[in-house]
Amino acid sequence: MLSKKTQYAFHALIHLAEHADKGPILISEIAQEKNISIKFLENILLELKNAGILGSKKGKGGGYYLLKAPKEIPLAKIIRLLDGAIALLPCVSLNYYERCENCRDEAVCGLNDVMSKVRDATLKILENKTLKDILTRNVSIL
Amino acid sequence: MLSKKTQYAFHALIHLAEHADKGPILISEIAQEKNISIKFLENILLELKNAGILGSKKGKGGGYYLLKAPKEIPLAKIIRLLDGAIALLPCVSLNYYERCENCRDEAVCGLNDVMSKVRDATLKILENKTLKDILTRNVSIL
DNA sequence: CATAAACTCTATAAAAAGGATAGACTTTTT
DNA sequence: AAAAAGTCTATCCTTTTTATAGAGTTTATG
Repeated sequence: MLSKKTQYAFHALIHLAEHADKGPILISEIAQEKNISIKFLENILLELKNAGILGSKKGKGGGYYLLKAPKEIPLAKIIRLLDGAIALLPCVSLNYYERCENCRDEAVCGLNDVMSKVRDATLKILENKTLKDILTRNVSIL
Repeated sequence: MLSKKTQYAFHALIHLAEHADKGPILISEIAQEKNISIKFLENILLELKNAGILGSKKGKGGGYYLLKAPKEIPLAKIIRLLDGAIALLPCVSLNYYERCENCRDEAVCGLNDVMSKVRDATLKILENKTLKDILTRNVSIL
């Protein structure tokens, strides 16, 4: 299950993409529209900014905005950023690998084998689907 | 990511299946072999017993044993039992569904749509692969 | 039938994660 | 200069996860 943080991030990114034509968007607008605690959302948007996905403008008329086109933002990237590993086991994670401490040899572990297949099936979707693919409205510009 | 509980459960079940010919297996034997805290493992095996997957025998010469053939135990069942939902979002879970509180209409939510696909791809593997498929040794009997 | 072996059950506690809040600070516009 | 708005750090509370302790119950067996 994805953490609340990642779930909120997706909803916020969707809102930002669907209103990209309106310039910087207020955190408070997103929070209200998507029913998310404003302060918690603040932290999340900040993380997305530090990761180079969002930009922000301070002062009056400020807010957050996408730095990239939605089609350039794979869903897997957002999950890894906020949640870490996508795989079900540390020993089959591509980006957050950890050695298995409960089995003798990962190379012949049947569990490792099956979970690798799950990982591949999941990544095939999450690495190819982007923010653009989950937008509700048609955003012709991006 | 699967919880430690589920990870340990898989390793314990593998051990039980691979030594099914030896009668009841001691908790302590599994704990030592798989490098798991004995008391924590105790709780896990008890849950598996209460779910009808394992049987136990008390007293001297006692221990735990499988109640079903490994090929009758889908991996998805174990995960759902100990971890709950397999899906990445509550709103796409088949067994632990919860309404989405951040979007207006799940029926037209792009996130819901993609995550349903991830769920289906994952379940296609986890519901068809069984304990038998992750055994390291050949257990001809079962 | 006493004893030791082994699972059962309940309670507790430590650690980590998740979720939320507060408030001072900085930047920008007007 | 003042107001608007985002930035940043620190803290706090709750829940979940992981782990441990110990008393209780059952059973084999000598």
